[in-house]
Amino acid sequence: MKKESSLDYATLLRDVGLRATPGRVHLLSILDEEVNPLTVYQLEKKLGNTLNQVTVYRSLQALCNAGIARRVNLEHDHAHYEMVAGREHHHHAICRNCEYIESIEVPHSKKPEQEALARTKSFSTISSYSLEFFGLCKPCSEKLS
Amino acid sequence: MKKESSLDYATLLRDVGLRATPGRVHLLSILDEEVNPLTVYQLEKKLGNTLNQVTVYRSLQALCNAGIARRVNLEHDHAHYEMVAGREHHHHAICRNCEYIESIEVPHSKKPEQEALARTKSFSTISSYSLEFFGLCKPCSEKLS
DNA sequence: TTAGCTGCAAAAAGTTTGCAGTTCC
DNA sequence: GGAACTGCAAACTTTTTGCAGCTAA
Repeated sequence: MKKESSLDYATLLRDVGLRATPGRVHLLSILDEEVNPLTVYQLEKKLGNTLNQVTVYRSLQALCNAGIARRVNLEHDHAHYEMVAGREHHHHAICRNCEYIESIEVPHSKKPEQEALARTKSFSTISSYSLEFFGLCKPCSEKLS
Repeated sequence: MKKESSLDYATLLRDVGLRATPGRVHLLSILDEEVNPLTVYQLEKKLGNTLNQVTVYRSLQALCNAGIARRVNLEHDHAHYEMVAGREHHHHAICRNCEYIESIEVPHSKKPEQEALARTKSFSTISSYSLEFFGLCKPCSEKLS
């Protein structure tokens, strides 16, 4: 998103009790500079051979546990990850044909978590939610018509 | 959900151009009688050995393409499937600890698809959306406290 | 110094594909 | 009769685990 010096990423990691290894700082900078959620495969390509695939998975898990990143469910058959730190909660429109992703903001009158909690019988907390939209992007809908 | 005679399932299948094999009718009856989304594993258990696992996958795909069932994304590492035919569009609350699922309805002022479409730059249609909530069910939040 | 991180190899879990035989219509 | 469906075996993709060595703090 916005450019920060790599020092900030190191601090961000240490603040949540993680070690600021070069690989993780690199990973974090890639996530931060990207608007849209990325797959592990895309991350690996961008990382070059800074970080082994297994380590990417483990680092992402650590980042998600720490609340710095999150796993997004876009109904493809692989997870996407995006930065949380310093961003508004937002949603995505996903093209069913080409998997193109656009981040969007949809205003809500009230906190949807609270509304949902009020409507459940058996839950004591709702801590997060996902709202994702599926359709066709303009190029694909022209192609398919 | 509501009990229907197995003849209805056969008709439902034929109406969308699918063959009404005993296995598919059975699968459809299980999906229809279940309120919550089911995994392939759960479906297999309920099917006994009526239908091979591979066939379950293929049948579910056929049902989803036909708009009779849908794949639900509950951020577990396996897909869930639920009936669409004859039901209201609804959402789910999922326990992060035990994977317990509760179906809920959350009222929307406007059609969320339209609202989302109005906020995208590059989409020409939004045909569906998913809204799922994550938290802790009452038993788990007692256990963990 | 040492808990945390990393890479390698291997495995697990979920899902898909090819093919030959069977069944619905 | 013929396209659609099924089962089996095998493959494929994504993600996880075990273990030994490395490194940040």
